[in-house]
Amino acid sequence: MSDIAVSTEIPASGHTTRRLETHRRLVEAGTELFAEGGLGAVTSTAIANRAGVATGTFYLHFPDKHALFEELVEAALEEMGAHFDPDRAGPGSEAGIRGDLERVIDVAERRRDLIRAVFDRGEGTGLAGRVQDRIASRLEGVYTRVFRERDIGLHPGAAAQARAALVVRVVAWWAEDPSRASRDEIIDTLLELDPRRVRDRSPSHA
Amino acid sequence: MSDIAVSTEIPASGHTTRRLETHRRLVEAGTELFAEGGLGAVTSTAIANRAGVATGTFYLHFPDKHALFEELVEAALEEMGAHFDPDRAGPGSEAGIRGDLERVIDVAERRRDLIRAVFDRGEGTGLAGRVQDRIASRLEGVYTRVFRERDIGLHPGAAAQARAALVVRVVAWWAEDPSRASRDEIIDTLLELDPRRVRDRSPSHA
Amino acid sequence: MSDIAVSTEIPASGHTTRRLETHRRLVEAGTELFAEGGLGAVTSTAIANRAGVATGTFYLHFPDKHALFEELVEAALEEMGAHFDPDRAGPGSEAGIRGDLERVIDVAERRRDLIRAVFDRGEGTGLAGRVQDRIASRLEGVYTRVFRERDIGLHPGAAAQARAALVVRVVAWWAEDPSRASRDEIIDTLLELDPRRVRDRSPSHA
Amino acid sequence: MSDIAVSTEIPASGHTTRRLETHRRLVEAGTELFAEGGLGAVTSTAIANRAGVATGTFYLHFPDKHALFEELVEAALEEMGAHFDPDRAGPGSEAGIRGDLERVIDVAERRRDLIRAVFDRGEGTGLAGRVQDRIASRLEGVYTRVFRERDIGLHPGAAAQARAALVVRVVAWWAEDPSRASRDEIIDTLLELDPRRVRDRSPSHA
DNA sequence: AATGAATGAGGGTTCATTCAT
DNA sequence: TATGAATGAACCCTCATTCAT
Repeated sequence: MSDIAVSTEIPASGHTTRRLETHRRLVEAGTELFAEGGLGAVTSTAIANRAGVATGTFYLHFPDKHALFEELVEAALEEMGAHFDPDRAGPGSEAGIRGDLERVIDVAERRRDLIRAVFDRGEGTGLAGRVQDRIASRLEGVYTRVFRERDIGLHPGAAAQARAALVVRVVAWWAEDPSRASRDEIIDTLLELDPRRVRDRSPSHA
Repeated sequence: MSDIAVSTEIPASGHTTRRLETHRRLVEAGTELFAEGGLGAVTSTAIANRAGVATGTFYLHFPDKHALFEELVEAALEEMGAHFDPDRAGPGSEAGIRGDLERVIDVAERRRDLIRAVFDRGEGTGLAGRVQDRIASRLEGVYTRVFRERDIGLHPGAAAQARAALVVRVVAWWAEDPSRASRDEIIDTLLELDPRRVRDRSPSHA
Repeated sequence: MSDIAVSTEIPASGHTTRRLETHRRLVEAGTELFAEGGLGAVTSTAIANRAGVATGTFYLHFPDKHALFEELVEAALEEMGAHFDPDRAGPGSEAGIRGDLERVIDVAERRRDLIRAVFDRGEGTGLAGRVQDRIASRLEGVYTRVFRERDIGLHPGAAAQARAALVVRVVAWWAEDPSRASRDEIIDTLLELDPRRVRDRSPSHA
Repeated sequence: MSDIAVSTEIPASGHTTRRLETHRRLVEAGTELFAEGGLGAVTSTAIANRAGVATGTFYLHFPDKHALFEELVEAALEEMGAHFDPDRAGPGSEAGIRGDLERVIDVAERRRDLIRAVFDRGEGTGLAGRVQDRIASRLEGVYTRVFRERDIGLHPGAAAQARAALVVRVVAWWAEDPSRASRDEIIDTLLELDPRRVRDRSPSHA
């Protein structure tokens, strides 16, 4: 995100550099504060102060408070969601799913603040819901196809909702306090609960 | 006061009757409004107005806005959570789990408003989180035992979080719009995704 | 409350008796609560509850909250002020003044609650001020005459204000915690500070 | 921020100037309104409006309504109390006491609004009480010593309460309407009533 | 681009008082 | 006469947002 700045080799006018730095600090401050309290508990002045700028400066960078949180959603999706790409995991081979989960957990470890800001509960903001929805809608397409191919008797929409909620919750729960379980336990648990693995036991069910 | 009067043993006096009726209307109004927007989006005045009483009346029945939502949490747990009793489902026989899910779905059908009020996402409220936590903590005890007995390689805490989030989310998603799936599809899907069924396929994993 | 009914022997109609008793209890409750907090801190409901009656009953006895406090003022004047009668003390003989002070102190001992309710400070109500004003205006007449007769060079109005404030304050201060000084010390101190005794030293001043 | 700028040592920046002016106006408005009604009778909105600013502005300058009145107490003590310094008056020579009273009266003439705001009675505020208590506690120390030295038979605590109440009341009474008495009459009256002068007549009393 | 004082609508809450029972 | 639930105006205070500097 900021590595791009380096590439503005020539026109990185002082203005531009300063503006980007201020913007980065505001996003960072918002992430931290939002992780501490919910949207309702964080004021724009508090964010500005934490970022070391004046209140009015906040509004030079975001049209309003919600816009900052939109950015957090996008960041969360970019960081976590992007890696949680069901298509890449293909038909759901264990290796494919595991690789996906590894990447998700990597993000959760690196960006605990962001995870907590977006997915933690108290008050809430609807951001978690929106991220979950986007994840679920991507999953639904995959599940529809996979369940048909393998004759798995689950409802794709319901399974997608379940999977999105489950992964987000477990990752958020673990990010709150990583000492709760080892990284591998989390990955194994999430892997076993993948709906695409249900097929394995289908015979007995049918 | 009524020393001489007939001494109506159960003083369903006008006062008492009126009070109970008002209380009921406030809870109902709160449930509706909370289903529409989150805690932060609902004002005590709005609740009172929807209930057809004056603002001040709200405070004769609840010390503050949170208290009403506490009541909703308790109601949700009583209605949904109570039926979602992992102990009764015992070791997780298909019949036991299915029976439990039937009861949960029954509640979701009867109390769609309450489910939406507590579990839907817009703005969020933290109520869903608290209900989930209570469900998860009940599940964790059961899972710890069951996973040990059956040598299932899941983390009980993580699995409990996953299960609570998954069930709540699917039920809420379905309650939003029951035409999304049939009642049986929901139950089957939730049944297949129960962590206690993972054992069935464990051999291949170990 | 209902035992009275039985005793309604003849004309002290149950109504009258009961009404007077309720009235008395409201005044008592008001005195107590007002002594604990200021007018602003006491609600009409609190007074009614302390008196053991319903909120509405308060308004059957007093047109509004102020009226109760008016009654306290009158009571305070009747009890304290009435005894603090400068005319009876005559020209201000030591014996006369001392007798007056004895009576004031007697009231302060018997009605500590009332004294505290009316004269204590926190928040205040203006009641103390009004009592003081009445006392001062009675004193002013006496002082005007006495100062002229004895050629005392004090301003009668100012001296009356001073005397009223001084006596009220010392009595209230002592009533707050009677262990602060003995009864005699209070009386002696108040006696010595009586403006009518100033004449004694006038020569040196002139 | 201003790292490069001229670094205006004393940043009487527009912001600072404006802030101080607003603060001054709020204090002034508070003083006026408080003089008209008591703490309970004055709303933060009324103060803000009288000062010509919006309600919210009040809270940028004071954490709450009480804080403004704290400032008035301090101002009153600084202006009136500071001059009413019993220690400087030493053993209570006529000249010493008179000098002190002169200064107190000077303040009363210059700051009639403040005096009325703090010491007048309507509704009351407890501020007068607190100022009186501080004055009384300073006096008590002096009186304890002086009464012992001169063998004056007054209770120091009671006399201190009496003196504080008396001076405050007479000054407030006079400030309400200075035409009530001449400045000299007030001073003479207060001088004659000083407890430290009682000794003069002690012989006759003993 | 940054500042930060000011704005003012709006929310939570209280409580004196009313009135149907 | 007593009751007590209900009323609703009014208050305190917050904070997203604006704007003159």
